[in-house]
Amino acid sequence: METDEFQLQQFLPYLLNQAAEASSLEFQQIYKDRYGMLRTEWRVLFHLGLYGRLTASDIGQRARMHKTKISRAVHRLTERRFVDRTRNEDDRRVEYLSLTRQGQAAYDDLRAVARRYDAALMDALEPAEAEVLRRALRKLSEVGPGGFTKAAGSATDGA
Amino acid sequence: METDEFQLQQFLPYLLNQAAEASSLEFQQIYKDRYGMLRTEWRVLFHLGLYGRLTASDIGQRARMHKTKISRAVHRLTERRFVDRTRNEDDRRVEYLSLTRQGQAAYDDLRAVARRYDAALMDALEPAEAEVLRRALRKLSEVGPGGFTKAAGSATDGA
DNA sequence: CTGTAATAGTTGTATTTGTAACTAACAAGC
DNA sequence: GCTTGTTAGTTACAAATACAACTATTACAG
Repeated sequence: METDEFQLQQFLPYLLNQAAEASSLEFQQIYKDRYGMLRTEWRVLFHLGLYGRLTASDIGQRARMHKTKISRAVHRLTERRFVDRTRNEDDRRVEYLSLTRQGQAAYDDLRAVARRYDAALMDALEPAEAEVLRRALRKLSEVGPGGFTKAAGSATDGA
Repeated sequence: METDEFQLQQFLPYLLNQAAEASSLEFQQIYKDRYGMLRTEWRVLFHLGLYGRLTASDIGQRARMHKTKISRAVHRLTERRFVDRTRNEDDRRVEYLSLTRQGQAAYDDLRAVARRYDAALMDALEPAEAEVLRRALRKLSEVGPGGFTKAAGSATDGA
């Protein structure tokens, strides 16, 4: 009984990070090369492409991104004419974001790439496996502000 | 018949990143608070704790980290007396890294935390689901320099 | 022995990110 | 009308990261 065994390759946060990094690398290369986008920008673009007109806060909630990340991503996307901002005249704090024609074109292109890319990744997996994987990942994404720290005992014992 | 549906919540790289981020957050907080470590430093510490004496290149290969990241992580870990370096006198380019007593204590502590943390994450999943998840993640981690774009180039250093 | 290439690891610098403090607009309470 | 508080979004500055160029050492071809 290997009770005291610990394997890094079994540790979920590590595994997840490795898999995320490996499986994002080539896609990242594509949106970077074609449109000079960063990860945050790609995410904002996709949210606007998928859900239409949104405010920065909307995107923040949906994508779990900090507002400063979004602010900067939107700034760059606006500069490069992928995104339009319109102030809400009823509440002038709020700005609505939407894709320009150019932004829509980039989104359409990258969405197609993403679909193929996803399919290619799936080729490494059994269909059933992929299904379980997605469900599990969705569950884990929600663990977020979870209750581990409360359950963790001794803070500074020198074990 | 192209169902033109694309769901961000189905896109593996996105899902993986979300899950990785969410599931790493609290653990990150712990090694940061207790030992002032960064992610790279935690990884180096664990590699040394698990596999004993290694060179920086060894760690780079195993953890798929760039050598500059390792160099800086090792520098900080040495400064804080978690790691010892010994030059190989047969090949003076090489330095062997190993944990100090203090480093070993930190590793022991964090390994125990990691074990509990992993268990807590697993509570969100069915046992069978967890098994499939790990297998799938390991497969995806190896997709790495994969064949989606034929002109992959040398993204990381390696053999 | 040279001179050239390869390997281990480090350092410099430009980007990117994280955190906190900030401005602007609205919303109440009094 | 003025505080006080809240929300939307931006900016400033400190960290962290990526990428390229660098030093030091070994390998090896002639």
